[in-house]
Amino acid sequence: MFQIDRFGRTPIYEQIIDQTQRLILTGVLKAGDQLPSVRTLSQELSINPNTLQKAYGELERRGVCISAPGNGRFVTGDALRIVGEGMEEQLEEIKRIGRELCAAGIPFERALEAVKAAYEKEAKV
Amino acid sequence: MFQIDRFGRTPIYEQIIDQTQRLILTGVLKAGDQLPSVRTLSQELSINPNTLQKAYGELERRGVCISAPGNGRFVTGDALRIVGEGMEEQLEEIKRIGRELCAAGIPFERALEAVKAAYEKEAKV
DNA sequence: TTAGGTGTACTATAACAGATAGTACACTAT
DNA sequence: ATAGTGTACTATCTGTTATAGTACACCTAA
Repeated sequence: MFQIDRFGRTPIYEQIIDQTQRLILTGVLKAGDQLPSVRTLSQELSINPNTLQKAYGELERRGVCISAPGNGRFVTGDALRIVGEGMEEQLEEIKRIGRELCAAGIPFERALEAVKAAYEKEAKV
Repeated sequence: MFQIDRFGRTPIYEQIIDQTQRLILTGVLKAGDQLPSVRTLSQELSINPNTLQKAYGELERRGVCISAPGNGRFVTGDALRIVGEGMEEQLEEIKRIGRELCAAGIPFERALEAVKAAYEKEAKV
């Protein structure tokens, strides 16, 4: 369910956050679903429980999940909306890169193809 | 000429690299131009000469500039081509974000508009 | 009630990257 | 010679990331 890259520059806890949000976006995790517990997932991924706690804590701060002490941690009803809203930032990131590509003399068509290809590829999956 | 953000997560030396390449892309820095010296620029930006050395060293490794000890540091003739080639990676980044946007249910048109807006804005500048 | 699972909190430590400080040396142009 | 350039090196500080270990509170089910 989760895949950790220990060599890249992205911290483990951020990878957990990203992947959890991705699972929510793709509908694998739905509102009310229980997230894997700190202990079991930390064993499964061979990472420290504290690292996982940090990731879950941030997700909770964003309102993506809610903890029920002694019971478990669950995806909230707002999760999908909240994660979706975060995509606005991604659109800004695309704009930033777009300006660089333009400055680099990359034709608009090539940038357009990249976005188009991404959508076609994702839609198939 | 250079602008440093000390609070963001991007290391200073990376900001220097990015901005130098950007200046080359936009034609502000041309082949043969001298880059600001380690000492003067480090004073101007209030950063450590070593940090600057690190940035310049990487640019040199990429072939963007070449040092003439005792003389200065100059933009190479290949600089524009080399920096331009690096843009391929940016296209991959756009694809990656595009897939996420698609997964998030952001309509293709919105992603398209973002790229279009970037090109129009950049072209005016 | 007890056992076992859950989340939470805390301290301590290690490792690493980024940045700074300071010094010293070699080279080139004037 | 002088002043500016690049280069090399050690040492130190800081913040982030990750780990280790411990302890406690809570809930559920047997």
